[in-house]
Amino acid sequence: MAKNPDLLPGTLDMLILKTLTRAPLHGYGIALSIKRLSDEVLTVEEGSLYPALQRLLLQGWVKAEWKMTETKRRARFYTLTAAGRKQLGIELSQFEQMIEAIGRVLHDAKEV
Amino acid sequence: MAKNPDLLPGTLDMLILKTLTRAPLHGYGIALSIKRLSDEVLTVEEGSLYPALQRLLLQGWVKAEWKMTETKRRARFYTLTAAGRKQLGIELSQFEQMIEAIGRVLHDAKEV
DNA sequence: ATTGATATATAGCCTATCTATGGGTAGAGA
DNA sequence: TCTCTACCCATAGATAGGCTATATATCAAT
Repeated sequence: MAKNPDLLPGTLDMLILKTLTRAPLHGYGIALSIKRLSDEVLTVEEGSLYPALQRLLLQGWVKAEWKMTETKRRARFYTLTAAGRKQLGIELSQFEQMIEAIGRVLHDAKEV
Repeated sequence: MAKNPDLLPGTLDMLILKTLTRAPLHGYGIALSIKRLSDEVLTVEEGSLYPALQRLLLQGWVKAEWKMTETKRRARFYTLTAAGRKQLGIELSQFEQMIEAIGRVLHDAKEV
C-alpha cells in the first residue's frame, strides 16, 4: 500500500459494483460518483479504475456498451449483471464481517 | 488479494500495534490474540506476520527482545515504542475516516 | 513414535493499487 | 484563434503487502 492510500485495498470492486446499482455509468462517472459520495475522501485513480473494470468485465459482473454521453462524447457505459449483483452481496457481507472483527480487536469488546 | 482474504489489506500493522498497547507479546501471541479477539474471523498468517514485524522494527514503531516464555521456550517479545503509539493514532484515524467514507458510498448517505 | 501446539523466519508468488504516460474530444473564455 | 479545463479511455511499470510453502526447533500428550 502506498503511504497515503486513496482507497482501502480490496474494496474497489465492491465500490464500483455498488455504484452501478443506481444506474449504468461510464468509468469517469463511476470515479466521480465515488469521490462525491465519499465527500472527497476516496479517490479512484485511473490506473486503478480501468484495470478494475477489466477484471469485472472478465468475471462477467458487469457488461459494457459504447454510447454517447449527453455532452456528445463517446464513452463506455457499464451495467451491473445478475452475477454482479450477487457478487456485490457476497463482498458486502464479507466486508461487514471484517469490519466488525477489526472493531472487536480495536475496541477490545471481549473485556466488556 | 486472495479469494478468501484473512485480513483487510492495509490493516495488519494497525492491528499489531493495537495488540501491543495491552502488553508486550511475542509474534505467535500477537497472532493468537488477534484471532481470538476477532472471534476467529481474522487470521494472521506467519508469512504476513513476521515480515510485518520486521517492517515495524525498521520503522522504530516496536522494539524486540529475546526472552523465555512461561513454558520455557525462547521467543521474541515486541514492545510498542512512543513513536509506535503515535503511529497507531495516525493509522486509527485514517482507518476510521476511510470506513466512514466507504459507508457513505455503500449506504448512499447523500440521498437522505 | 507420532501428532499437535508452540515459536521464528524466509523465499517466491500473486494481486491490487499507484505513478506516470499516452491518446483524444468538447466547450468556455481570452 | 488559442488555450485551458473538464471530460473520457487505456496501458506499462513499479511497488507494497499479503499468501503459500517450507524449514527449523521444543515440548506435551497419546
